[in-house]
Amino acid sequence: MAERSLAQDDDRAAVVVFAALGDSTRLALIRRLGDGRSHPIAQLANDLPQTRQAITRHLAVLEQAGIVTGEHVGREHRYQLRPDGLRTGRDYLDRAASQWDDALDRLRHFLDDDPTDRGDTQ
Amino acid sequence: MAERSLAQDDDRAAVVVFAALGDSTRLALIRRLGDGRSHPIAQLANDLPQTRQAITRHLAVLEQAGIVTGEHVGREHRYQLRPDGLRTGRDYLDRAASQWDDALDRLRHFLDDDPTDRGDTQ
DNA sequence: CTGATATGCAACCCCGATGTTGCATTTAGT
DNA sequence: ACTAAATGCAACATCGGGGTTGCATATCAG
Repeated sequence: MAERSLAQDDDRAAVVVFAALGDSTRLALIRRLGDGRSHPIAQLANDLPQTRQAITRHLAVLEQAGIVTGEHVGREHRYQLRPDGLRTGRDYLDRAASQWDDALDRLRHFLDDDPTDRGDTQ
Repeated sequence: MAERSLAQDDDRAAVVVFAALGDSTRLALIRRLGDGRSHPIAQLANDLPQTRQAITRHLAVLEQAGIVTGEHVGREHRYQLRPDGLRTGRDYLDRAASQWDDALDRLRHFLDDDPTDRGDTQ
């Protein structure tokens, strides 16, 4: 109901999240962290082909996007998924989808007398 | 119910979609196409700072990701949003979110006697 | 046919993302 | 104190994304 359509402001945060998700290594990390527990970097790096330092950067990207949080405990740096870390992305997609579903409905409604083969306009 | 947890296969398609969404210009295009109608390239390029050729490539990326479809009509190439183009991304995020919500619940359930300050394990 | 419009294609930049190696540093264990 | 483990930091290489320019090609309007 209070669902205003997408504006340029919404893009800023969404871009960061989607960019963070747009990498197979990072998706693998997310999947690896899907158990809800926290894991040290070295452990996460063991399952993946890249170096530990590479994984460190990927985790930094994910943290920057708000998808993951890291905390230093002892000599190790443990990372963990943030419960609502994907909220931003989900909301964006939901709103985008409903926005143009509405638009399509409006169009269909507007020219629902002679259904020619094309749905284009402008 | 029949919601199996995320596997490596799921990542393949998702990466393409998220990578496509991880760019402000492309999000702007998506927003611009949010009216549900089809627009020629030149028209889309008018609203944006980049060159027409740049926009052409962005549209190709979006099309590759299944978010947009293009059709040649006369001398112009019109692009349009695909109604279920964001389905892949939404499903992925939904499943990922619910997956580790469950995991967190299971953890909370497992050690719900002595709530020490940390929720970490392993 | 002629000129303007709308694209496609290809060659080039440029810079940041991704990945590596090497070394310094902090912390745990004995 | 000494050694091994877990990281952090910095320098470097490379590759692809994003952008541009220039030119060829269709297509529409007169």
